[in-house]
Amino acid sequence: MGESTLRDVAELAGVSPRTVSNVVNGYARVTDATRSKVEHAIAVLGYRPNVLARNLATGRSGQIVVVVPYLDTPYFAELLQTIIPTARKAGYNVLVDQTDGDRDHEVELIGRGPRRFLFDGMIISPLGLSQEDLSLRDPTLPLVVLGERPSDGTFDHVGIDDVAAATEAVRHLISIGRRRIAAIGDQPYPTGEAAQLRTRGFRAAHTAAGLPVDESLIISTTRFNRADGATAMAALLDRADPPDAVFCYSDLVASGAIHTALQRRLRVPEDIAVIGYDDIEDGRYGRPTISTISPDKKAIAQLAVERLIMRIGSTEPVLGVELRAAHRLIPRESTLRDVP
Amino acid sequence: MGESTLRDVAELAGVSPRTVSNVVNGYARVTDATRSKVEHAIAVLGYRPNVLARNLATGRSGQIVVVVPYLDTPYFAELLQTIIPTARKAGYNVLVDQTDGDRDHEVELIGRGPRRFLFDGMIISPLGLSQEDLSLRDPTLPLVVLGERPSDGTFDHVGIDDVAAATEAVRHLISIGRRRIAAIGDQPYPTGEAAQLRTRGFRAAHTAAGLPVDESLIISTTRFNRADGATAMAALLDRADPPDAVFCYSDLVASGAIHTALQRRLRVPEDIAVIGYDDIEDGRYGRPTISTISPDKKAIAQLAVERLIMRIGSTEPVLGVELRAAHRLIPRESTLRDVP
DNA sequence: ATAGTCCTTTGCAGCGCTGCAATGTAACCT
DNA sequence: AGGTTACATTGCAGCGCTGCAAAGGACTAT
Repeated sequence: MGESTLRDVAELAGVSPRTVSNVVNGYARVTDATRSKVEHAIAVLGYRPNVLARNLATGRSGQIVVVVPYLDTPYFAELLQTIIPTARKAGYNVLVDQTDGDRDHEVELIGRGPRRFLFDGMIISPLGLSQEDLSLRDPTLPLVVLGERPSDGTFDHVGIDDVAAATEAVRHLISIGRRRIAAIGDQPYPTGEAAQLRTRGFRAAHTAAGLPVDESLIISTTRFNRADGATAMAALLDRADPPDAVFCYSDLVASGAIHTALQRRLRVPEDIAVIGYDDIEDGRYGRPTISTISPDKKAIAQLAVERLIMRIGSTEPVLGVELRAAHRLIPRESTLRDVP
Repeated sequence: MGESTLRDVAELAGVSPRTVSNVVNGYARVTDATRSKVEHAIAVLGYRPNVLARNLATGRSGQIVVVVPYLDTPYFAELLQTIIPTARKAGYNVLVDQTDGDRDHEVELIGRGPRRFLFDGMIISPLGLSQEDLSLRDPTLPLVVLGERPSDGTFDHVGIDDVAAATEAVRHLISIGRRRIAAIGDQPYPTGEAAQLRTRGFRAAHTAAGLPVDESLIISTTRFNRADGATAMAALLDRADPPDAVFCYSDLVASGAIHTALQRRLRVPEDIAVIGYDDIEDGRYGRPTISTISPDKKAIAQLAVERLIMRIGSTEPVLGVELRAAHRLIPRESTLRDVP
């Protein structure tokens, strides 16, 4: 009573193994009589196709891998929550990998190692990869990149319009009367493009409003987490001339920043307004709730998966494309005292 | 310039394919001379072993799957963060699946479907599975179960001592002078064992302190999320005789509960103390910070992976075992006004 | 010198499936 | 009736690797 094979089913049904394969794969041109004979045999034997054998024969694994820097970052967890069912619906299993933002790890994953055979395509949110690193990749790997890493034309890129979104966030702070606005999260080095786009939006909003930018209010951080936000906020508040508002490059940063402000008995938003980015669930439940830029995460996840699967299915090279999902500003208590 | 195979390497190195295989797999009895010839050929051809072919030949996939109800629940995300690298170190890739707590989905995963071939073992945190469902599973599937689902002897179970932990949490509330203590998160139905253990601890602490249990203060919820916590807290506060403390069955529930309390201008912990469960990162940054039961998540993850891999490697059936990780009480601001 | 021992290397067969192209058969046309 | 078309079904070969057991070669002991 071991596992039965295609051949066993064929024998019992009195057809060739190839016909069984046709039935199993839903090949259209099988007569109903044959089909039901085969299906009956399948049921009797409890047959299930051996995916491993199919993989070898077809050269495909039916798996895609999603690579994120940190799994415990709610933003990525929320993305995965849509990516996985979307991929499943299309018949793909999802492998998950975590790089800790480590460049070498990321390079290894996109390179031509043996693991390449395990997935038909990859969705990656790179942190440590430089633009050149990306072109070092296995050229046969269908790739969709999340976050900010302009495409070199051989892969797709899905994200929101970061400059516009950042501009809106800062414009919102200006609109509620703030004039000394800080930014937490800049990353002024080659792999920090995503952060730099937000900084660009930060400047653009100032320019549009005719306000000067105080460069010393732009604080760099290595990551986008709570601890970074808490530390940066402490530095800002230690100044003789602290800001009256802060634009944080993620909701986690905002959460850490607010934590520090409240610890110092400051009122948010009265003494200092804070806006974040990502719209993670925590931000809706904290005290105060966190105003934020809400990217359409479902759209991002679905676009990424669909596009990747299209790439996998295509025989000729597909031109790399920039896909923009929508975003919107959601004001909450951290910038407006009373929100519905 | 396609992919080269074991055979190509063998030809170039002037040895048999089997020898190349031996080198690639680190088989000990290969002379240094042969080994270096082969390694050179591998380098020249840029050969990488085809994992798909290896999988078919060995009948193993080298993958394990981790099945959780919700990926965006920080507790699971934090677990995965340890599970993945631990498995990777042992040479396994990790597939992730999400069930939304849906029983049918869970049953399908542990059953004998074709996907079975894709993983050598499974770590599952079931929500909808009843005890009988668990025995319906594919008996050849090495299985480790997280959360509370006593083993039937054919799989392992990793968790903390929930009754003891819950007892400690409630004892802590009693120790700070609270007498009307509510519980949010009971699940008084067959699949709610995990919750019921906490309820048992809740009662035990009362008994030990010689306090009566007000049954009407035990609130059931279907999930353990923020929304549930917020709703349940609202119901408690609407009572004529609201509680002075609440034991929440997860930190998310606590977060939602605190949110509701603060909205109603109550002070936490002065007016109502709250303690959670899980020790997720949010709880350390909210306002107030959330007192909690902190399970040793790293230990849970590592135990689960190690045990699973042991099971996979073993030829004879392994007796199911209950593995207990440590936990500890962490008092924070939601129960003590001033914490270091 | 011959037999025995040990260790490296090899050949064979097959894991279970699918791609391809061909076979056989039934239905159609003139 | 003969020839053609259409389509269900099949056979072959092979995806690239490993398990097994045996072959071959070097070396030791007598």
